[in-house]
Amino acid sequence: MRGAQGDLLRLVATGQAESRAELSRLSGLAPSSVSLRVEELLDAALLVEEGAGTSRGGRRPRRLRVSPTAGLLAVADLGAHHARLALLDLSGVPLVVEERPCDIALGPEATLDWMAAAFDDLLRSHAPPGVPLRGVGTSVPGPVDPATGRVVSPSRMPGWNAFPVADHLGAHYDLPVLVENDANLMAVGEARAWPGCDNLMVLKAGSGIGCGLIVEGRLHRGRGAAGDISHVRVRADSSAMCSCGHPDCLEAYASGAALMGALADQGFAVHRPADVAALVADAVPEATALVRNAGRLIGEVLTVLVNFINPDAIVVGGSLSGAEPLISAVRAAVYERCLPLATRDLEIAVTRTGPDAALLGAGSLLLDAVLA
Amino acid sequence: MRGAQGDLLRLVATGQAESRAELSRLSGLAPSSVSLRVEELLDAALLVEEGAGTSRGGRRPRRLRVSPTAGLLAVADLGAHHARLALLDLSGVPLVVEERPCDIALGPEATLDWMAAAFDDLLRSHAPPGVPLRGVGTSVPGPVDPATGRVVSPSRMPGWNAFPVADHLGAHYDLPVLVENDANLMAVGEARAWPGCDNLMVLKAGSGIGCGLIVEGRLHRGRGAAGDISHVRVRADSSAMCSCGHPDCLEAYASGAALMGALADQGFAVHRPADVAALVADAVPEATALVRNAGRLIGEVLTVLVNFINPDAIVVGGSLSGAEPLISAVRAAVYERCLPLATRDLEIAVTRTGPDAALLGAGSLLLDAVLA
DNA sequence: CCAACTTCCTTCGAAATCGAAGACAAGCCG
DNA sequence: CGGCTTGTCTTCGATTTCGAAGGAAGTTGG
Repeated sequence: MRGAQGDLLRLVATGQAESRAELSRLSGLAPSSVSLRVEELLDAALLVEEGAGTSRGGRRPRRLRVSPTAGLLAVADLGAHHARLALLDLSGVPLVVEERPCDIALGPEATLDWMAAAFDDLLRSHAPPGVPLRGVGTSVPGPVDPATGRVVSPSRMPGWNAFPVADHLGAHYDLPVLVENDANLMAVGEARAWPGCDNLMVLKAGSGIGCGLIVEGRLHRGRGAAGDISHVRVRADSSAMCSCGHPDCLEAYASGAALMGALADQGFAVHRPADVAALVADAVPEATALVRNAGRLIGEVLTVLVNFINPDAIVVGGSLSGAEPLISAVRAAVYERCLPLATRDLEIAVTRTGPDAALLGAGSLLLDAVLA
Repeated sequence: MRGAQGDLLRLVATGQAESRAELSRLSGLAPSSVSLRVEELLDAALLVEEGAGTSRGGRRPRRLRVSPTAGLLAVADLGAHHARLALLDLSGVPLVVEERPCDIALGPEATLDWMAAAFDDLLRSHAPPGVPLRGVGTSVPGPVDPATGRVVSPSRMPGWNAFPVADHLGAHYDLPVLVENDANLMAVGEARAWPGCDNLMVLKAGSGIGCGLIVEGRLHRGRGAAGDISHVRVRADSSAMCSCGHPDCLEAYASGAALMGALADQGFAVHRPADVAALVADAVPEATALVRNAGRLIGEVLTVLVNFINPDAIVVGGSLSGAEPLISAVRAAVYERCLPLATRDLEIAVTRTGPDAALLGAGSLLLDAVLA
């Protein structure tokens, strides 16, 4: 997909533009040039014209959409014990989403080969005939070196250190391959649901604590560990040692794993972070108190970051995001301690995208790679 | 200066390109197009050819420079009690730099009118005849709303709240006018001296504590207060109330003002932050201990930000940057507590640009506005 | 000293892009 | 219903940009 056309296709695929006129405004190209390119894209069956849009006072625009036959993306959101898998069309709309159990502790080769087989399975059963696969992507629950596509010293992925995930997955396909941290992909996916918010912090509160950072509309990767807040030292009464070797890391108090541990000690049967959220929904006082405290600790850490980054919104996702006291406690801490200028128009809210955020994010980044 | 030509002129002015070939590589334009545009810029006397560069194995490039007659920028770095003023040529090289006493407590009108008079004075005495003034810019020691050019709730600028600095200064000139926070401008100025470092945190340790953040090579403004670390709560033995109404802000322990206060209490005659650095240079134990503690506190705050942003370098400037123990203590704290992935290639160093960083930064941003 | 190679820059026809003008298709309104 | 306004899309000549080829001015190495 060569440059100029790629830009136009991307604008349509991401939903930013629906008509030739909008394409002209957003791409900076002259209306005549846009018409030419669109004509070519229609001929190539990558775009289709689909009825007319709503008038804004004049002639109605002829609505453009990415053709459903233009191609598919296979994406996965890889967790410790299960993976969400999906096929997306080029505009990022899921054809099918499935959750399947898996175990990343079996190591990278086994897991990635399993994933490739699962993709093949989905393609066989759900892909319309003749529609080509155009890209493959997955999240991993650990840092990824943006330069090499390798996992780097992941704490929750035994056996994966320095494994070239992108290369191994790419060996199955002659296609663009994307490998990115789970919280980062979640942030990218969420970002599309927050138009006008160019600076976004997306917290993933699951069994670990992660954060993805969107700056000026683009994912900030840093050296691969950007967005890490797990190992910030927090103000705590007791003293807990973290696996990283430092005392009183946020993760040791506020992660889903830590909360599960504390609840298990009190005799509750919790096996997944969602169980914690369920206890909170049932108004179990012990769970609510723990979650609220976790929210406070997270909020105090975010305080520093909000003052420094001045995001437009903080979005909370992950399996604990359903626990209302978590969000409330984060809000309370941030609004109390941050500079008024930083919180004046700051929104702190729960995910708009839901559990598929990372899948949609993978689609979004893959689209860029496919149209490069 | 219309678009395509502006881009080329900017590349030469910023020192990124010195020959037509480099311009072609960096701008993405075809060599033939570059030759055409450069010819026009030479005709317009905005560029000049100046001898030949060094060969890289083939024909020597014909070195291009921005003409000294292309224009001037008048810039200021406004402090509480004195301002640094400079005239720069379009490539950001100072013709003259002066420091003059002033007092921002006299209010915005008086200060800005004084500044305009000082610019006129410099232009009369140092500007070559016939060279036009093309832009005016100043730093202010407080947050600036990027949208409106107004100062927003500045703590060290009594009487300036919500004052439209850019508009008032612009009334004297029919030119691009730039108003930006001092630490931010310092960061922009410093960034040019760190090629290859696209993500930079620049700490200004003066009578206050500020920080400027460069992400992907561009200044991150947020809502105007981005880069603020003054009001982060720190782990302290005693309990100090900050002017912001919260206890134990970093500013209350680690700012130049706080250090001056503590030293004055111990009978030392200190009137400016530089006096603190001088005491440290003289190895006065009380001063060294205080500064080292300040560095530790600052470093602990930076820890959170380094994990989150993964910058390529942390640069320390401001009048306390000459105090070696400050940097050492920052280094110690950051390297001890941060993730290995985040610190592996992280450089923590003192300013390469020196006291003129903010002036050069103003020149850099102004150039963008002039060539827009 | 003389090929052989590199790199820098320009020339010139081909191709892409632009921009102004107009055709087209609505909504608005008396 | 028939002008009027507004916004969308296309046509076509003018302009800009490209790209391949070649000349200019070096270095390198026998």
